Amino acid sequence: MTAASAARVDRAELLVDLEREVGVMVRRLRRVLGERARAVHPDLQTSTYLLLTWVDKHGPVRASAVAESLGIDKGAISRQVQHLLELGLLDRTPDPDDGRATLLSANDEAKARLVEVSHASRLWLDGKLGDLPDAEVADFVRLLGRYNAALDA
Amino acid sequence: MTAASAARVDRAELLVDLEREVGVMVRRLRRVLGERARAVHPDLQTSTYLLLTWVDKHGPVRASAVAESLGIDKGAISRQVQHLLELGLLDRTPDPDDGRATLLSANDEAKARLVEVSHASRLWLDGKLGDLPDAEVADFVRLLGRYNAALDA
DNA sequence: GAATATAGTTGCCAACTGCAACCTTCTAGT
DNA sequence: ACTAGAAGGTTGCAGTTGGCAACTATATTC
Repeated sequence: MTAASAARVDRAELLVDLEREVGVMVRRLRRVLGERARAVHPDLQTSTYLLLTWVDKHGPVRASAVAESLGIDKGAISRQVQHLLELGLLDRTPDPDDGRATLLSANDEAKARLVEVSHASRLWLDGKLGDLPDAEVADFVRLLGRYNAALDA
Repeated sequence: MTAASAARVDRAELLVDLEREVGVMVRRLRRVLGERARAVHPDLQTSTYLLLTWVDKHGPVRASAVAESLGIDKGAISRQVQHLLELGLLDRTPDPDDGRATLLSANDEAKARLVEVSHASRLWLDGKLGDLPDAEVADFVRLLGRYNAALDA
């Protein structure tokens, strides 16, 4: 086996390991994200919470843009938006540029609760990752973004 | 604001970013992992595929150990094991040390298909992450494992 | 040997999302 | 201006998934 082919094998194994770790992550996250969601609001579902954090970060956005970014069906977004409206955590205004569309944004109540919960979750996660330097966490976030971009297409 | 408190703020923001990227990952992965699952077997569901990859890696394991490792209910594991047995992708033998337990392992058919699919998915993902050096991918896998360990407790 | 704990199965139910049909509004081509 | 088709969003339907609890069978503990 040449050095080049050995390197290819190693990279293939790396990618298999990557997928398996990611699979574990998906399943363990269900529980953790559910706890976060309930901390923001007792009746807030996990997926709806993820939608809210996305909208909070990306300012006023169309529902269809969110659906495309997150890679899920627009019907699912529509229901979750209704859920957030019922809970009073979302602002929805008509898009001035397009009569069909509406713009979604997290309202003040939602922003306040998210800040509160992020503080608590930071304490929790920091307790688990406390020995991981900031630089490594930053690397992790960067690589996650890179991986997410790869998943997008 | 002191330098120390500024560093804390930065780390808090890092962890918020981390959670949001992870949330995006969860949603995008649903589709990608589903495609992988169907590549292994047309009737293989996404979650069952993740179970199979775990069992393949961790050799003969008890169902209860899998449930604990992956952080999901043992009832869910039970159904997915039945599904894998019906598809002929799993070996199940009584645990010689415990009459209540059974040991699960991926059979030869499953291993062969997983290798085949991992080769194809390696080509796909490599096309997306091709410019990411092996060292960075290895770092990513390591940090994922670290994060998963944090989620475990 | 009785009480308790653990491995696994099953029924029930809530959450999530893909698909498709539908309505409304916008855009393009004529 | 008119029409055809595209795009934003809502809703009904169905399939997947996992939590919870009750149950059987086997192990362990006292």
